[in-house]
Amino acid sequence: MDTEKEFLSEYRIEDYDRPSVTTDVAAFTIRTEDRTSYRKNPENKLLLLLIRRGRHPFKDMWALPGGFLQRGETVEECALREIQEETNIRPASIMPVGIFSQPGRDPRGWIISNAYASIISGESVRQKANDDAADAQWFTVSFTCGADGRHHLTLTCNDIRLEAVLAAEATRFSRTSFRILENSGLAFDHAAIIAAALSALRAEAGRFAAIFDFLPETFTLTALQKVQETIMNVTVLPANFRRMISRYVEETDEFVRGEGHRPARLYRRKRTPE
Amino acid sequence: MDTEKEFLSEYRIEDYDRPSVTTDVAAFTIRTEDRTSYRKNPENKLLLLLIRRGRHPFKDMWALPGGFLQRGETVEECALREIQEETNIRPASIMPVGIFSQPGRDPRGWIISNAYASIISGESVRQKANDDAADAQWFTVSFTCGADGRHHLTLTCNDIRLEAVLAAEATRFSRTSFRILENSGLAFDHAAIIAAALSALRAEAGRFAAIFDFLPETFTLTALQKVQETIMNVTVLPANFRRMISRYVEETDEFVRGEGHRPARLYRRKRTPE
DNA sequence: CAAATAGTGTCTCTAAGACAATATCAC
DNA sequence: GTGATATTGTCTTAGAGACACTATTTG
Repeated sequence: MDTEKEFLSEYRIEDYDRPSVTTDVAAFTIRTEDRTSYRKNPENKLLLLLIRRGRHPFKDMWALPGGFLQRGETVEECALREIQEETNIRPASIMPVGIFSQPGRDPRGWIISNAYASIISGESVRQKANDDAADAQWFTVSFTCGADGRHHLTLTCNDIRLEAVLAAEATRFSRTSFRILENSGLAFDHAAIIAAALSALRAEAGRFAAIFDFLPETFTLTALQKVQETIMNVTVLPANFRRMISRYVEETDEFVRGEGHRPARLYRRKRTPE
Repeated sequence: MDTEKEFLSEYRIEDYDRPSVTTDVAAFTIRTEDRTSYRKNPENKLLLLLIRRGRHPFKDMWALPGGFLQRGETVEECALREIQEETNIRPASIMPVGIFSQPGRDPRGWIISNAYASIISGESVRQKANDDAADAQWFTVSFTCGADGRHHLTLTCNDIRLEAVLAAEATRFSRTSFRILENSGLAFDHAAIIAAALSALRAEAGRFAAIFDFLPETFTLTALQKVQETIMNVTVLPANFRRMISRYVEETDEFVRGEGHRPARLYRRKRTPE
């Protein structure tokens, strides 16, 4: 067995023990609530896509869309494919969140999951018909940190309410991981994946990185600000937001008219900041 | 097949096509060069551990330590185990860098790799005997970005010199990924993994997160500053570094004496910043 | 004392936060 | 005009960068 060619011809990958590999995707979007007055700007809500499991294990519980990695595709392509199969929309972007490989996390056996967060523009979601009978639903996200350091994740959709309590694990690096303390209604370790995805999403939004993908190509600065505020769960003064975002956006000549107040200029993302 | 128990008893995980899963670990340490004068402080070098492959594929080329995920361990444990097998040292910390799953990346077949960066305290490396005949060697790292945006990675160890040129891929998020343009001497896609690991390491060092793990429990502020400067490839004024690091460290009562100049106070990392 | 590093004080400048003021539309 | 948002200007303050200066040790 001298040459690489000879080695490879005798190599039997099946001889080795190996796990199944899945991707799970936390797909986020922002829904613009109906305006309460003709001239008032609408409110935003952060939404997460969940699937009601029709099969064992965790039958009838809610889970992140995901599936097994197929031969010939990368893990990113697998994540994109899963979202597209579920929503018929191709996400604007996809971001790795972590690898979940704790033995016993899946009762079917040795299965590790590559978790991703993805962002779907609110425009796209609005365009597709959203039949309520389907097993896929968009849940409103609430994710807060209590005084005791315990994080509370609440997902609501009409009458359905899923709750989980998590502890942030001490990591020596900037990414945070979470341990599930309480969990109701979410399958597998998906509560921990969702918490990690939200944490990563907030970190990105803080650097003005992920927020553009929630909006169409052109947008008003107020809309962009609302996106960031919705994700980060904070409020900023418009004057300061405009100053901070200015290096990431560029003007267009378009304006939004007919809103009952001064028309807002449309901006687009600048290709090269600075 | 009504209950979950029944479902699981009939589930055959072997029926499904699945990849082999490996971890590859970029293990970094910092070596303190011998001082040129009795009173001058020593210089630092960033080192990366590479293994000369004794077997196909990529026989005789240099590669990151790594290996196949074993049943019953998490991916993190696998990465820690691989480093420990190779160096006999358990890293202070380990950080996910990315998943490399491009079809064809491994000629043996469908093999995906979870890449990690890990930091090994320079103290530990110094303590262990480093037999030069071994297949594992610490390479000096140089990673710079040219004016054309092409990144140059150079790894040197005595007479061995490995070089690669990479392009930073446009990601919509803060983590950067790299595409290999030229490569000499590095196995698989490890040049891209190393570049991604260095990029992640620099991002962490910029937030004062990863630098402590290169040093022993207590350290001088100058040593800490040199670590950061070595990783980030920049220099800062001592006064400013001290101000910025002050919230992350706390004083001890110990001093380093006998250095031919004013003794330096030893500090330790503060558990809770702020 | 000379050489070298350890450590402090402070000036400047930039950027973030707060807030006031003006602009512009639909009704 | 009224109510709402859009947009700009500026005062204040916190923090980063630059630099001067003092402190302390060994040979």
